[in-house]
Amino acid sequence: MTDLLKIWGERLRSEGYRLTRARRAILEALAAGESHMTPEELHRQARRRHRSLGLVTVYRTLALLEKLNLVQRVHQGALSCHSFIAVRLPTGHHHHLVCRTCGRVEEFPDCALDDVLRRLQARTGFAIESHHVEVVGRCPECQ
Amino acid sequence: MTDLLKIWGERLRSEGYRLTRARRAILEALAAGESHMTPEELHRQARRRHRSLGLVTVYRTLALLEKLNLVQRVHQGALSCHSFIAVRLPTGHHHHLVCRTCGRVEEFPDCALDDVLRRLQARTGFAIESHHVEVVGRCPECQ
DNA sequence: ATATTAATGAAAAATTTTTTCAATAAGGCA
DNA sequence: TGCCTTATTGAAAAAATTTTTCATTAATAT
Ligand SMILES: [Mn+2]
Ligand SMILES: [Mn+2]
Ligand SMILES: [Zn+2]
Ligand SMILES: [Zn+2]
Repeated sequence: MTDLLKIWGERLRSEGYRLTRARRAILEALAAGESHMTPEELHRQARRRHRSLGLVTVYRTLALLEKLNLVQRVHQGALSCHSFIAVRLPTGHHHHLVCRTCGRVEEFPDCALDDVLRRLQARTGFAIESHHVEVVGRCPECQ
Repeated sequence: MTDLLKIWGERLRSEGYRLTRARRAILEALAAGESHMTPEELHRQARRRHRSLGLVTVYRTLALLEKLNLVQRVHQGALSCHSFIAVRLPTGHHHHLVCRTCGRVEEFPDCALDDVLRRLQARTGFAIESHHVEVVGRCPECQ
């Protein structure tokens, strides 16, 4: 977990971004979080490290981390549906299986779909550029 | 398609809701739509049938249809991430491969994903209830 | 037709996210 | 270390989205 922080910090630096107190606080909250957090929740957590942190900086930092593929956005429910979770899988790109009841998230790697997409590309002649996958269900505890 | 409308109308009536002009316009737009639409898009389409339709009624009707499981919410992207699509059960479920350039749509059957989802369900213990998949690329002509 | 009352649309309010901008502080360098 | 440059910050304002309120309308049962 401390690993994660170190890796993230180095990545930011290597991309030319500054490692500020605000960003450190947000990264630490994200790395410590067990599950996905809304910007609001993340702000609350990160403020324990950095009292004057503004919510707007949380939004900005999340946009940056999302661009760098260090966090991934999780959609859930109707209201306040955006939340964010640290990317821990080595493969980078992955998808989420979300529990409709408790919000628990299970990650699954993109490679599970590679084969389907490859066949689709071969059959149709399309050059596939991107895909969006959304899977919803109920976790073992909530069934 | 007309089937879908009839079924939806009967369902609303049987649940004690009134079948109003506004709701009919929205249902028709949803049934005619090939893919998911944001409330805004749906409003634009439905107004071709019912000029004075208010956006607020689109929101209210979507909430109702979602509650009755007649439409499904799809989350995508960062901004304006909510959109809605008719639930077409039990048959006719398929997905779309869309050409980014010319808009051409190629359909692919759901069964291509069945295997992936079955394995995911077995591995995680989740009871998978729904999924949405969208693939974007460039068609042979546009490459 | 009439009565009942669910549903509607406009406006206001609430919520969430982005933009603007002056002040601050991170990182490079002397 | 102390200065310089400028990326980053936080507050406030603005924008975008969604919900609530409420008087009016219209769908349905009688
Ligand atoms: Mn993927
Ligand atoms: Mn499907
Ligand atoms: Zn659950
Ligand atoms: Zn094309």
